[in-house]
Amino acid sequence: MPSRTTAAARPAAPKVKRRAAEILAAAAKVFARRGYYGASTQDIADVLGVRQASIYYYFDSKEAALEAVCADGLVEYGTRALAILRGPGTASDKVAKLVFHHLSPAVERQDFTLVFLRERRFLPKPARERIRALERRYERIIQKVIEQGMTKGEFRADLDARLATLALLGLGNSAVAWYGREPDATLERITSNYVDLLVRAFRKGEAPKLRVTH
Amino acid sequence: MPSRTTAAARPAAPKVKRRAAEILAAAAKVFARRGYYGASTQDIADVLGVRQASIYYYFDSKEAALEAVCADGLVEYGTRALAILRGPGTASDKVAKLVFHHLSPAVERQDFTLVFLRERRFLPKPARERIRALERRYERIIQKVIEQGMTKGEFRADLDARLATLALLGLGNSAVAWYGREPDATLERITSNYVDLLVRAFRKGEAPKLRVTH
DNA sequence: GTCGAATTCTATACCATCATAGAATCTCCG
DNA sequence: CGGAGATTCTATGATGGTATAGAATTCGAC
Repeated sequence: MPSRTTAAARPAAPKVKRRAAEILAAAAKVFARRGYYGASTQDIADVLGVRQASIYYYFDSKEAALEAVCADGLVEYGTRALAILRGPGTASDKVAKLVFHHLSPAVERQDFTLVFLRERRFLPKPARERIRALERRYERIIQKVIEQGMTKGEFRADLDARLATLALLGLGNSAVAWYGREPDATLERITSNYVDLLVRAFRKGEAPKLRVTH
Repeated sequence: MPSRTTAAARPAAPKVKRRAAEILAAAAKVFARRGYYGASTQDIADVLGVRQASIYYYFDSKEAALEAVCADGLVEYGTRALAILRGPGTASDKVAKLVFHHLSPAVERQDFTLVFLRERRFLPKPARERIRALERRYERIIQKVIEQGMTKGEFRADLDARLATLALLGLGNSAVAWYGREPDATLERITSNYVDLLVRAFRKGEAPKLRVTH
């Protein structure tokens, strides 16, 4: 019966969402360039060519816009990582896939990524915890891939899985921060290079044994 | 002739500087917690227990305070790195020293480091360039250590020295960001762990050969 | 073309913040 | 003590920013 209305609602929804996505992208862009507190709702409106107050049709507050930017696309990181964890391949293969599927979307939507990395701490506690939960899930999956590699004997047994996870993420996220300003560093080069570094660091092999406490 | 005045100025200077250092530390603390734009001069004054306007006796502007925080202790990074580059030891030893002498002061003065890492981009261009020059110097020295290791045959010849430098810094700086929130991650553990990862990644050894483009 | 919903606009209340000017206080040496 | 320099205070101007209310406009379906 409601074939007409639902059919009509179909093209309507994408339109609404498309505009909302534009607002979100504008907010991400401005937050990324000037920082959350450094950016005004006026700045966002300028990007869109609308009046400052018009922004409030889409967001209840500036904070809500920040949460939306931070959360946008975040679940997908966990989803992709889970598929990699459960999928086929050696632990090294999986680390390579993890890095690729981290960097690729991160630099493709650099504004969102940078806002997430640098501005999420300004969210009010409830929102911050919602975001943090998604992060934790992602981190745990990465850690499991590493632990899997250790169990299988592919990665060193003396590896600290937690620190290794943070290293992988730290490496990837730092690249997002300078991506675009390092002339010759293409996504492909960065990915293959960092995968190489990480896999060599994780795999079995002779230990360096260095003590440097001053 | 001015023996009296200079002698009198001697104990006076440290006093002035001590107070100035306190103001600076307060600014660093507040900028680190709330971000440059999120922090008000009132916030800084609150930390010190003085009135908001009193801050301006020490700084011409909020921006000047930011530059002071960012620049504080920055030259020393280059100085220490240069001593390591020119000093004795294998390239691996030097990488270990570099990491230690990066992380140690960075976490000891975490507020300053975090402000430098996250807020320096908000500096006006001239100040930003002054800071950037010191950074570049530091980065180049690190890169030379890595190149030295490659030339000596200790590190892989196919290493990308620039990306390796950015990896070392990215790894170290990311640790500063979460340092204090990872319960068991002491400075020593992080240092030895990350040195280990980096040296294994840089040293000669069999190549993994992984292709992951989807 | 008309209706209703979606979208944007005008106008404004309200508050926080940076910075300056000049007065007041503190410190400490002679 | 007295005075000079250092330090902090009071008071205030000017600006810019968030958010709300309600009017005006656009748009798509019929």
